[in-house]
Amino acid sequence: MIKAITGTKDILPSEISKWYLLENTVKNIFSNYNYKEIRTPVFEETLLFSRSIGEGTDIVGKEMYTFSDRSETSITLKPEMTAGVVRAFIEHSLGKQQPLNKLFYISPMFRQERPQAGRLRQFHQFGGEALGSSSMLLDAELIHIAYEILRNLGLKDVRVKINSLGVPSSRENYKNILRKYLADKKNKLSEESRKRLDSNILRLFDSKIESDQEILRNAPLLIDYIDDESKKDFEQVKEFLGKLNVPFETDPALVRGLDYYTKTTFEIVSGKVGSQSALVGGGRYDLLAEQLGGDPTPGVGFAAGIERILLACENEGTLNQHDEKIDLYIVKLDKDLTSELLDLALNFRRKNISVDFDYLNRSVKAQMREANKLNARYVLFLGGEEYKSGSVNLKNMKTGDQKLFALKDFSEMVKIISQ
RNA sequence: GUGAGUAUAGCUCAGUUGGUUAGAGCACCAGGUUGUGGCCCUGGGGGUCAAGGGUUCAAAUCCCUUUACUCACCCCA
Repeated sequence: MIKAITGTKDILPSEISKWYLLENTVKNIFSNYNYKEIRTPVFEETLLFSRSIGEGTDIVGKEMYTFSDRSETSITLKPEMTAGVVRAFIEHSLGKQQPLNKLFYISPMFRQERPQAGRLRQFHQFGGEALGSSSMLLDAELIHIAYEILRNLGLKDVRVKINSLGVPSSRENYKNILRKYLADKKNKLSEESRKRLDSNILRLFDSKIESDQEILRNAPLLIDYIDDESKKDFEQVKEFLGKLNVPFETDPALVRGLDYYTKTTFEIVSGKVGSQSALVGGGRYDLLAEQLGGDPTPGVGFAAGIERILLACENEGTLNQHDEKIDLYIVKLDKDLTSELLDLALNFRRKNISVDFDYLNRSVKAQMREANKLNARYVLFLGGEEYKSGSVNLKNMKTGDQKLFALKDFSEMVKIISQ
């Protein structure tokens, strides 16, 4: 049997209503803030990602789906959206048409990791990006939007964490200070952490090992060493978040993995989804556009994992399936009324009434069971005695009441069913 | 890439220290007097017990290999 590729999932009809609900919430809230949807291709030139996300990151180093097409161009399935959005922004000179572009997206992403709870190889994200302003209003606004969406989906067990990474020069400076602090404690660190000393020293703070945490307890913190402007901006983000009534906590250990982040970084975590607890991650990337060959353009954005959010919703018991309903089920009492059935169904459907009927030549009882299973609001019986005199019975499935209608009073039936 | 666990019907799971034709609930299908659902009742279909090998008179059950899935590490949404 051919099965779906490891780490990919079919979204079946039985669960699609939750996706619709989430997507509609996302679209509604973003449009309330005047963000416009952008769609970019699922694949891009590999160079785009290695340049923006960073050669040293795990995403670029070992998680990308990369292949050559027939013209020997190296292609990569997008592992995240920001790079593609900024590429499109530059390519179409969006910044020259208006100074600020507020964009959002909903899209599949691809990363070749070992699947586990809340982690897939093809997964889906929605997110927002604001390009063209260094105002912290936007940092706060995007955090607010993400928070609003999660709250609107009924999530309660979520925490907003924020931090600032400063600008690259102050960050490099801090890294040296941290290295000095750790110099004589190196051999006490775990093996994993020692590796990170060279690869990504900031990540040390993520260590789940107690002895590492002990060593880091008195370590200098990045937030104390970032440049003055970044500090001031960070204070502003906090102030705006307060004004917007978003509860948050500052987390000096919050380091985001992608190279392009500057200043604000943030995460929204859930206590209900297992080990992969980050529902939302984002931050500011003031240098990215320039790095990708565009005019210098400040930007800020976030990405949210849809599967993780749906998992959180499930575990918090929110987003309960509302019953799928159909307006009308037509039961055929005689076998040979197919053409009349088709006419009738078409006329109702053109009045925006959803109609289904039996395709399997089943008994009236079986048709009724089907109507009930489909949650049909009304059943119309086509055929039999009353049909000879040009009328049909219309049954209200909730009350069980049944009423005879002349077929020429079609609009009467429409009126009743449409209520 | 590393580690642990799991694999029996479409789904959720029973299956005793190895012992006849492998079970239940749900789902599905058909009936329960002419042309009417839900509840209930009766019946039915559906399994290479993940695959391959081994031990044994006898394997879903014990052993080995492989595969898949799950969770965790790493990292991230």
